Amino acid sequence: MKLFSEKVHLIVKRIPRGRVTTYKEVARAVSRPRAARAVGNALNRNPYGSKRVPCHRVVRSSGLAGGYAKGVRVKIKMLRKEGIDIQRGKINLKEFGFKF
DNA sequence: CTAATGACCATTA
DNA sequence: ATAATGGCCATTA
Repeated sequence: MKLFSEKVHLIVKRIPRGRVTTYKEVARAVSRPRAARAVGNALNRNPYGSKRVPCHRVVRSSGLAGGYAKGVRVKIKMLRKEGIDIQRGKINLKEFGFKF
């Protein structure tokens, strides 16, 4: 575990099904509390694929879905399939948010 | 080395 | 409520 991106991938693997966390929370978890933007970058070019690193479970602090390499539509669809409720494009972090 | 690039964030208008 | 703004930071060209 050396590179920033590697740490990010390992951390994101811990997010359980049916829960989400934020880019900011991930940044905190890897001891780079102000690197939320860099977290997004790391996930964008993740070499593993959505199967092994569930990057669709990482959303914005505002509750908006945020981006996804394969398109936000797909991301939202996957989250809904896990039982996460999304109204007007927003997720209730109080209800579905996961803290490390 | 510098400059540009984003799956971001918080504040301000 | 939306839009612009300045800040942030790992990675890449």
